[in-house]
Amino acid sequence: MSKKTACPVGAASKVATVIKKSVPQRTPLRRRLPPEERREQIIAAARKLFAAGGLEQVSMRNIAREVGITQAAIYQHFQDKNEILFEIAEGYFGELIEAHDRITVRARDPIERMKLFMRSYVENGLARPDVYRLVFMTEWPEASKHGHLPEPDAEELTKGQISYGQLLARVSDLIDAGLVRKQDPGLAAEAIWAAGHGIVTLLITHREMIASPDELITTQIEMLMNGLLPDDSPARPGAAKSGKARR
Amino acid sequence: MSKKTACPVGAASKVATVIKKSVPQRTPLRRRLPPEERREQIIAAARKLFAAGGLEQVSMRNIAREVGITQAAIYQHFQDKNEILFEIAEGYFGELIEAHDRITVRARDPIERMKLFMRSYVENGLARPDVYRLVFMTEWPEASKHGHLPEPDAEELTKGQISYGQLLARVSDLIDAGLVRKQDPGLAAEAIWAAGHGIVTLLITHREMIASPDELITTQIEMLMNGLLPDDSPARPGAAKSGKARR
DNA sequence: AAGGGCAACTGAACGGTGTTAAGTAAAGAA
DNA sequence: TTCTTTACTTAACACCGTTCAGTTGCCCTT
Repeated sequence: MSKKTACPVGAASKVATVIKKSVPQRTPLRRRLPPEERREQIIAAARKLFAAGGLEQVSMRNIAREVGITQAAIYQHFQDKNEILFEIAEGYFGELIEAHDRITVRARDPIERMKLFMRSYVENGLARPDVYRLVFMTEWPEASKHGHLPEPDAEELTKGQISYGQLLARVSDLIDAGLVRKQDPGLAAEAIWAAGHGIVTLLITHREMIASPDELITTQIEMLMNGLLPDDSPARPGAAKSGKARR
Repeated sequence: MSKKTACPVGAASKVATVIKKSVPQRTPLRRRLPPEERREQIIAAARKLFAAGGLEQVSMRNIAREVGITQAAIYQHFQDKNEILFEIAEGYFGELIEAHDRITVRARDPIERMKLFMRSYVENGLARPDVYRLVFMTEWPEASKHGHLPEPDAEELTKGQISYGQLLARVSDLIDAGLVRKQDPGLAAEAIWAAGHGIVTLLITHREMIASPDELITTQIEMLMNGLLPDDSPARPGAAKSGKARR
């Protein structure tokens, strides 16, 4: 008689079914939450596990244990694990967006902005290699790519799309100022992204090969901006002396 | 004691598949192979599975089934799965090395060589995204990074190291010809690799975002080489006219 | 207040993964 | 022939993501 009516609230015991109606229970053994709240709990748990031990710690069982429910219950709120990981990715894009906004406030010169932006992108990635790996280096099923929204009319943009839009805007600024030899913003943005992305992935996967990461970042950005500039741009030191004016 | 399986095989029992005809022995239920041969079988099976269905098809059980043994038997020849995957990676590096050698024969001009080399690197990666992913985008345990050789004296280079040495040599050529603004070969090589690596990973993970991959590759290589060149290099169209002497 | 319906949740299972321990048997050495 | 070595099998462990039948907490209606 010691344990029947003892009301072990958070116990989550397996044999709880035994006590059915014979005892007028007050606190329910099973706690129900509104879907939205539970959803947030699950995402929070996933984020916590991810931060603590990387992707491999984020399992349905670990998440469930953290939240205090069964693994199967998660599927009431998410279609699959990828939908949870997508939320983590969106969080990272959110940070990228904020970092970009801080930079556009701090600098006004297009070239300076781009340099700061790239440096910020790289440093953000290196500061959180696990997340970067998840977001940019992992194979995402086609379905998870645009979030869990079912409708195809694409009214809402994912944060990933917003973030890319910011890069595009910065590149357009450069083009408008005549500072890029290529006129296609999309193409130039892709090339710039590829360069930054290359540094981050390289440093994440082969850090031991890189003698001085900081120097590499600086060199790469310098090289990239130098490669973008038209040969006769006034911004280029070598061409400035020859004093050739185009246009 | 009453076993009839004496199997008095004489010498040269390399291939155990066909038993001696003179002996009316039934085929042994268990076939033993010399370790080296079995090792090759396992690697071959892993490669076959990888080529057919990507990394996810390469499981210890699938490999074992392919070879005709039990999964546990594999551990007689490999410490763990990573050691098998390492062999696949080495195979890819072997292809890179061969591609590089073909290029150095075809072109003699350092800049041309580097352009061809980068294009080859990118195209190789894009042609086999699964392998590239495995080799350059997957987290390798520290132990598997340098192969399964136990000795630390590093007498033998991995093919990965040889391949990187080739890149370093090409960069040194460029520097010796005064075609790179940075004088540190290691740093320049890293930056160049990062650029190429960036394109490949970007196209592998976000192909749907890239309008024209070919154009991106060309643009990136062009931009990169342009960024490498010193401002006053004769190879640069804009600076050639100003006719400034280098150094 | 009583009861019904909905759905959040549980328990158990399925089929997969890498890896390990203990026992068996095949090949070579004595 | 007998012994030793070791390639190999069998069985299991501890995970994984996912599914499904059943349970039950809670809101809505009566």
